[in-house]
Order: sequence, then structure tokens, then C-alpha cells
Amino acid sequence: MTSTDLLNVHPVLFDRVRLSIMAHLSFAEAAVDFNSLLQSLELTKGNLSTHMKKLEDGGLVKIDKKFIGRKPRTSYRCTKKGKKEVQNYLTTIESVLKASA
Amino acid sequence: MTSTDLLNVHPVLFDRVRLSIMAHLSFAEAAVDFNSLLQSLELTKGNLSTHMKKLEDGGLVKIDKKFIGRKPRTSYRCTKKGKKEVQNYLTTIESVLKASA
DNA sequence: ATTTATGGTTTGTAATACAAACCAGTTTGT
DNA sequence: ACAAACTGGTTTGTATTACAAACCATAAAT
Repeated sequence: MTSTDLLNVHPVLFDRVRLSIMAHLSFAEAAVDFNSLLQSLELTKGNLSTHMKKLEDGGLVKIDKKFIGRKPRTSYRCTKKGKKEVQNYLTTIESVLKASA
Repeated sequence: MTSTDLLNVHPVLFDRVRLSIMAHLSFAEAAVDFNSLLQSLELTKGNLSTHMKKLEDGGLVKIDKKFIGRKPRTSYRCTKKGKKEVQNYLTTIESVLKASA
């Protein structure tokens, strides 16, 4: 009930762009590749790249690099931890913001 | 439904501390003063001061400075807009994060 | 009259978000 | 064959931000 519960939500999720990314990834059944995220979210490549790195560092996302034919392709999927943290984010926000009052 | 809805939430709310502050203020009936926020949130004075300024600049909070006896006292209350933005934040997060899928 | 407490604001520093520049390779055009 | 343009990203430089420390003004206590 106290707003200090917010301290328990993963800090990396407190960013608009990264939350969008996690929303995409956590709903996707399969892995999502760099360029489709790029298009959905309308970011620059550099910006997306660094956000993905942070999500990876936080363990919320798993990165997968391979060659598809002769071209490189990077794709991402949401980890178990990622899903858990997103859920935690949602329920925490709700509990903090929904008035018992 | 698209995660780009997140672009509609007030940017100033995308911060843990400020969201905590708004949670406090939006539930409080009366104005809340600087020191009680300071204690509830366990921040430094400088940090709280600048966060409040941002919330004020965003129109989410109204500041009120007066002397109580001979001592200065600063207190804050949530504006209509503040309440609206908090509501919008909550419903947007829910719609983005709760799978229709 | 010093010291100590109260109620904050301003300032300096470290971390962060972002876009521009870059890099490695591939395909297309001539 | 060679250059130009495209693909798929990463690294780097800059502006913004969060934060705590230092500071300021006044009041109360000794």
C-alpha cells in the first residue's frame, strides 16, 4: 500500500521506450527482430540498440544473433524474469495508484 | 492497444520518485507539506525540492508557501490536471500491459 | 553572542537518453 | 570489375536528468 513499494520494481522498466519494448516482447510468442522493433517503435537504430543492451544487462531480454542467409540478424525474446518483472511492474503500479480511499 | 499509447502519458510521471509523490498527493485530501513528504519518501531535501519543481512546471502540482507563525512552510497539493494525468498513466499502463492476446 | 535547528534552494557531479557518425558486409547498377 | 546504395546494426559525442552536498536565511536554545 505504501508508495515505497515502487522501489521493488525493476529500475530499467521506468522508461517509456523500454516499457514499450517489453510490452511488445512479452506478448510475442516468438522472438522479435531488431528491425521490426525499430519500425514498430519508430526509434533510431542507436537508441534502440542501447535500450536493448540495458534490457539484456538487466536479464529481462535474451539476445540472439545469427546469419539469415548472408545477412546478420539480431532478435530478442522476453526471458522468464522479464515476464515476471513486467507483471510485478503492473501489479505494483496498480496497488500504489488505485485508491483504497 | 498499441504500446505507442505510452507516448500520451505525461513524461514527468515516468520517474519512480515523482510517481510516489503523486501517489501521496493524489490520495491526500489536504495539502501535504515538504517535510512530511521528505520523511515518507526518505529523500534528501535537494532531491525532493527539484522533483517538486518539475511537477509544478508540469502543472501536476500546486505549490503553496506561507509562514506558519514565524517559520516558512511549503506545502503541495495535486491539481485537477495532476489527478487526470495519474489516472491516464494508470489506465494506459494497464491497457498496454494487460494482454488482450 | 555563539551555537544548533528548521526549512528549504542552488550548485556540482555522475548517470542516462538520444541521434549522429561510423563499421562490416551485401546487393544493385553500369 | 568497380562504385554506389542498402542492410543491419554498434560506438561515440552531446544534452538532459537525478541526485546529494553545500549553501542560505531565519529562528530557537544555551
